[in-house]
Amino acid sequence: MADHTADQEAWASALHSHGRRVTKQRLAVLAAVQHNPHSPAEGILAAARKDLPELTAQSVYVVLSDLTDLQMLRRFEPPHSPALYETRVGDNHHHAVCISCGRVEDVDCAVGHAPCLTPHWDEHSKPMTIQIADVLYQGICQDCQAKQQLPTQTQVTHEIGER
Amino acid sequence: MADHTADQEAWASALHSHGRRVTKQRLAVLAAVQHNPHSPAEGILAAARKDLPELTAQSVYVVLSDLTDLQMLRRFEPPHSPALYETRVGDNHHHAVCISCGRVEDVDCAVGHAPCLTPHWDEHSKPMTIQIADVLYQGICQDCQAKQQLPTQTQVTHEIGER
DNA sequence: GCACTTATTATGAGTGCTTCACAATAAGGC
DNA sequence: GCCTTATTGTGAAGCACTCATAATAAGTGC
Repeated sequence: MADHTADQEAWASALHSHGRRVTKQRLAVLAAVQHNPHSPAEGILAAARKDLPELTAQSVYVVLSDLTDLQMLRRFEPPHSPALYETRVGDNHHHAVCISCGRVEDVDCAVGHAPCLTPHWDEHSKPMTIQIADVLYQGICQDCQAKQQLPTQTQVTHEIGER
Repeated sequence: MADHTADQEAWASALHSHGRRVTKQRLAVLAAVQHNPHSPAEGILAAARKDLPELTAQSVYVVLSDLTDLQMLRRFEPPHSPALYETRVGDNHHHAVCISCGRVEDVDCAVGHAPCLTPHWDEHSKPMTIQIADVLYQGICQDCQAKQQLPTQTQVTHEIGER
C-alpha cells in the first residue's frame, strides 16, 4: 500500500503550489478520501474524525469543495445519492453503480483522456465544444445478483434500492 | 408541430394502459414537459399553471416521479442542478450541458440501444452486469463561446457558472 | 344520470444535503 | 515570537424533495 508520509508530503506540496496553507484538517480530509474512495461528505467526516475528533462537518464541506475545484479531488454525483469523493484524478475514468445496493466501481476510460467520446449531434441541436464526457454505467453487482438468485421465500431484494 | 389533441389522446391511453386515471393535472404536467424539455420541477409547475392555475408543487413532484417510474417521462440529473424532465423516452439518448450557462442539448446515442458502451473493468474491480450507460457531455455552448470572445473590459462571463 | 369507491391531489410540515454569515483560531511570512 | 490573513468552527438558513393526512374527483356499477 501507499506510504502515509509520502502521501502527506505530496499533498502538502500540492497545497502549497495552489497557494493553500497546509492544515491538519485538509490533510485529514485527503487521507480520509484516499482510504475511503467513493464516500460521501458524512463518511469522510467520520473517517477523518478518527484522526482529528474536533473536525466539523462544515469544514469538511468547505475543504471538499475547495480541493475539488483545485482538481486534487474528484466529485461524483450518482442519482438519488449525496456527492461522492475520490482522490483518483486526472485520468478521466468513469463509474459503475449498482442499482440495487448502490456500490460504486471504477471503470477505466476506453480512450484514456478527456473527452473520451465524441457526440453525434442531432439535426435540431446546436453543437457545443465538448471538454469532458462522463459515462455512468448502471447495473447489478455480483453480490446483488447472487442474492436475487436464491430468495424464493425470503425476498430480501434491494437494501438501499432505487426508491 | 405536434397536434395537441393527438398528444392528449396518446397520453390518456398510455395512462390507462398503466392503470392510472386520466386527470387534468397529469395531462397538464405532460404537456408542460413536452413544451419545455429539460425543465426542472419548478419550471414544469410554472408552465402547467398557465393551463391549470390551482396545481400545486407537491402534485407536480408526485406526478413527475410516478410518470418517470412508468417510463412515460425521463429524469436527468446534471451536477449542481435540480432534476430535469423530458418526454423523449425509450431511445437511450444522452445529454450535453454547457458549464457556463447550464443549457442542455440532446445527443443521439452512438450505438442506438442500451447499453451503448461496454465498460473496460480495471483489474481491481468486480465487474457488474451493466444495463444502462448514460453519457454526460460537458462543454461550452456556441452562445457562451461568443460571449467569451468579446469581453476585454466587460468580463460578463458565467451567468450561472459552475459555482 | 347518480351514487359510491378508491385513486389522486392539496395542505402543511418535515427531512437530507449543502451553503451562508460571522466570530474564533492558527499557518506561515517577517 | 508577532502579526496578518487564510482557514476553521458555530449556528442558522436554503433548496429540492418527501411524508402524512384530509379533501377531491375519476371511473365504475346501478
